[in-house]
Amino acid sequence: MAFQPAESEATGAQRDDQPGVRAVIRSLDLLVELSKWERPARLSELARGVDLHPTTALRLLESLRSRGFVSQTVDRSYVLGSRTFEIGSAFLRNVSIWSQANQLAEQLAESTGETSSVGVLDEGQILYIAIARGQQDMGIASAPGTRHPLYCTSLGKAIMAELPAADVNGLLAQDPPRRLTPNTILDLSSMQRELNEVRSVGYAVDNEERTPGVVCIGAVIRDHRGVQVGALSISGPAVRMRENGIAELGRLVVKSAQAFSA
Amino acid sequence: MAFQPAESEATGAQRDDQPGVRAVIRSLDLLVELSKWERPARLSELARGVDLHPTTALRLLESLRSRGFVSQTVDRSYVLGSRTFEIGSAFLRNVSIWSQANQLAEQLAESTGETSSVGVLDEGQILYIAIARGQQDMGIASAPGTRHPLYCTSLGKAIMAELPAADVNGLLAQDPPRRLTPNTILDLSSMQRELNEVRSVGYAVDNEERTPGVVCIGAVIRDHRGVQVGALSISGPAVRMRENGIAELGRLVVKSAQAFSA
DNA sequence: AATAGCATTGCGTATAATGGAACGTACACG
DNA sequence: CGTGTACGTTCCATTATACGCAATGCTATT
Repeated sequence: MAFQPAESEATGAQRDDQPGVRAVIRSLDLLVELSKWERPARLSELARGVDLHPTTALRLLESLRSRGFVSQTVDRSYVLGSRTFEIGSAFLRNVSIWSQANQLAEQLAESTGETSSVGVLDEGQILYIAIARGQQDMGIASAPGTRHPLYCTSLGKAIMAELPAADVNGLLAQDPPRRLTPNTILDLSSMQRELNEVRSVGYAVDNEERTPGVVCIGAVIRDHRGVQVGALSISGPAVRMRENGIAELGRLVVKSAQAFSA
Repeated sequence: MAFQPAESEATGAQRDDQPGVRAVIRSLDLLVELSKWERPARLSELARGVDLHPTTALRLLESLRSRGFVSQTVDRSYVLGSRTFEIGSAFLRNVSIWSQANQLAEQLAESTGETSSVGVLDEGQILYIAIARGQQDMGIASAPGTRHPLYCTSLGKAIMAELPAADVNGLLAQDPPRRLTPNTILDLSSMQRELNEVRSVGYAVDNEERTPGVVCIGAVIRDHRGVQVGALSISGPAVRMRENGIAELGRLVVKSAQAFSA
């Protein structure tokens, strides 16, 4: 059995013209893979997940472990290490609205009884940085640190309404809309019309466009200079939100958002 | 043995035979280094910080950037990328008490008016996972994601009081006490006496042992089975804390901590 | 007892990460 | 206005180094 040319994955050329150092990228992929697991993951599971030889995965994970980015349970399964939290928290400190984001969400959650979220525009998506559960929690709120597309969230639409049409097109092209519910807005002209509506009323509505039965209302928040720095929303069951009056709630959200600027 | 006992230290040839893949470890060091910067860091600054050739640092940072762990400002300075927050948040989800930690801290902050913190034992230190500022904020509260030693925090002492003496010794040896204030507890026997006191009253007091003028009161929190899962504390200026009565406040902290178990 | 799957170690090889040198640029200073 | 410095970046030769195979010991499963 002489050495054969590399297996090449049956499909032939794998695009390894990616920028950077292979070992580093692989280790980061392992970290991302691990972050998706709800339970501790075994070496072989992770290795399979990112398509690496167990030996390679082992050494990369050892490297991650030596710096606290992963740690091992007694049965040698892997979990995220606390260093990830430490550094993730450092990221938050760079986000201008971080220190007030939680307070803001909590106030709105209290005054409306619905779950309230604060998010920022990040790499063409909404990144949630604060969530406050309302009295009547549905348990379907996104957690901080998760992302959602712009086109199907009230936060995303509120932010896009602030931007020039060209930028909006660019953002949507970057993350092309997919039909998530019957109400999802898919085409560009519909979105532009929707954004006109947002601009005229001052808040954005996600009318069951991402999750059936869930309605969200969002508005942008600005710093003291009036520069947009993120967005604020409430989320609740469609029926209850409509009972309480979308316009009514919208005014509440806008009021909270405006109070923030001070 | 015929050979000299002096092993490997004579020439110091082994500088960093650390386990793992060098490029990965270097990139993680870069990430940690970057997380320490309050402002965007330049390539050369980071390279110097971790003692790397700029060329090498550049490629490692490119790798980190390709996966969203760092990003660049318009002037090409580096900042942490949002992926770090995403993964750091995933870590929190594995912490059993995370979902209730914020609520818990807020309730205690509201009922006492002082800043309240929740932390867990992690790698021989206290890792703060939730902070709620009280009415009368001093602005010196640690942020979530930061660490502090066990021996000089009320959280640490409350947790150590739960552990066998041998474990305590091990933990303290792992992170040997340093004099941070005149009150810092340095020697083991004093600490054991202190922990006895903690056990008898049910809460721990940091009596200006970490920061002059700051007093903290902490107690462990348990899950429904009675297993220790973290600790809860309040922090405030020494004078005010003493005015309000340490014992009084201690009872409040313990009450909140116990209410948590339900 | 036998098998299967797993984590881990050692090792030779070829890859791939490394750092020197050089280039372009921006800015500071004389 | 020219000179000098510090920086980011590209290119390239070199060899250090990360890789994957094969073999080992382990645990769980049949």
